[in-house]
Amino acid sequence: MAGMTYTPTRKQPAPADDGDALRFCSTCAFSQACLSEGLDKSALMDLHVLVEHIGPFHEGDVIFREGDEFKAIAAVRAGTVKTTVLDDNGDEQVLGFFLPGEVVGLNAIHQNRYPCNVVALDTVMLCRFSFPKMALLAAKMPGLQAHLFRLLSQDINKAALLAGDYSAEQRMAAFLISIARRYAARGFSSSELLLAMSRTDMANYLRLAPETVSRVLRRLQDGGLIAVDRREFSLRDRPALEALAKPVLRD
Amino acid sequence: MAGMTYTPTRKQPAPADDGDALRFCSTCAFSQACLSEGLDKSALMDLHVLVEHIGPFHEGDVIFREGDEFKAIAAVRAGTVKTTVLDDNGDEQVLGFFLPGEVVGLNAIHQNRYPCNVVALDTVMLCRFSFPKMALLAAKMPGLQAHLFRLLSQDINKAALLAGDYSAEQRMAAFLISIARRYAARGFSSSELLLAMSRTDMANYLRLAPETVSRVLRRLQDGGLIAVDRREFSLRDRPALEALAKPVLRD
DNA sequence: CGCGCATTTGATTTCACTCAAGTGGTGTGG
DNA sequence: CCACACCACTTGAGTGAAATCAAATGCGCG
Repeated sequence: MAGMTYTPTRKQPAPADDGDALRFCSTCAFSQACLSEGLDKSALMDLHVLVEHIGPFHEGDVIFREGDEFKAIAAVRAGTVKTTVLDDNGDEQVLGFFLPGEVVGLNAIHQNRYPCNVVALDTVMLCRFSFPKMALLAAKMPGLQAHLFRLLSQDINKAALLAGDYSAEQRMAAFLISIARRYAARGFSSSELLLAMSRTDMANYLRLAPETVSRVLRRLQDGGLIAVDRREFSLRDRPALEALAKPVLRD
Repeated sequence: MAGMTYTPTRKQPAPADDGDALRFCSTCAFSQACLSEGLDKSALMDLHVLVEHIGPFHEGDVIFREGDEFKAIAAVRAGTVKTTVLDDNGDEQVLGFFLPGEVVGLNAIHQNRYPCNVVALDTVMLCRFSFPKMALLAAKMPGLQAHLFRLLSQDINKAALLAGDYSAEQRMAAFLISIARRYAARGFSSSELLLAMSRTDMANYLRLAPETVSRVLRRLQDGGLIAVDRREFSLRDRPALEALAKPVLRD
């Protein structure tokens, strides 16, 4: 999982030893995202005062719990989390996965409660942002406000993705391509993936039976589109995968 | 479709005859929503300057087109719209329906383009809000900003609804209950529904074949849960429908 | 009245699920 | 170091819900 640690290529400022938020925030995905949108340094200072670095969480740890009062959103710094709900039978339904650099908790704004659990899939480090403070700050920082709007809007579209009625192959291809792209956007390898989630979690997310996931992966492997070894995936025939995924991802 | 015209129970101010935005905005759902969140009168004035009342549109009219530059969101004042995309085969996929009082276009923020078409299902009147101006205003009006955040967050959760793998009956029940609740929230009848969309549109939205929609409606009718006459639906056994829909709607 | 279209009904097929039985890797304890 | 157990995963056989294919019905409108 070493490959998933967030390691920006850009030079980091010399770390201070007083453990203040600023020390880590240069490596914090969310702050970076804001930076890259042209926020000035002093504005970033304001943002940093409401950042809290939390973790490490370990596999199975519940970071936010469904029904809890909404207080904060969080950016994943390292590791992977899943969002889940429990259905009537007590079975877990996986709603999504969040990779380093991605922001979780935005869907809690509406009801002022978290509508789902956020669970660590491996060792996870987070940046926690108090949302009330953030909203206050957003009113003063157009760039931050715009960024939040964009993140929210993006999640609407992301949520609509897995809604279509696609074949198991298409869903799986879309899942792999989506993760590859999201890794690529953060500077990780986009052809060799080390996935943190189990087959069961994948199946659950893709609304397939675990057996079907297994069979689909076999078909894709036999067709030379991917190579799989446990949780290591190689995307061998990217064009073919993209073609399969295209109806799902729409781009 | 008379039943779908937006008719607030609260007394309307005497209409002016100069046709300015204010005249209608007291009946405009979006402004009302803001009002109900405690925005003061002067703030509402600011909001009104960026409102534009557009329409009427007629069945099949495309209000926003996929790929067009994002300039504005819109609140439905009267009538019903659907959001759609075209798949690779040129077939239409229905993403959602928007009833009077609901806001469409928020998912365009992310890419600064509309990710889907917005199409009138019947005679439609809209309030158009310039989004850049609105964002500017939101910075000055915490209540408006909060409202926008909430609307966006709500759409994330709404989009996640139709994602699960539910039976045709469950999906249909959830669809009907959802619409009934949304009508109820606007003060319309929630047991007698006059739906603006065709069976094909419903099927398309629910990811079912039109034939399946037909069969499901028959089963629900034979079971006494609903009565259907063309596009008029009576919800006869609300508890049973709620029970069917519960796993989908989760509440 | 008769055409065109949306909807319904019927017969068959298919894809993914379920049930059931392996396989393989990991970790533990002897 | 090996044997065993546990777990995640894979593979196989049969089932089922919804899709597809095909045809009939019924409503709206000229």
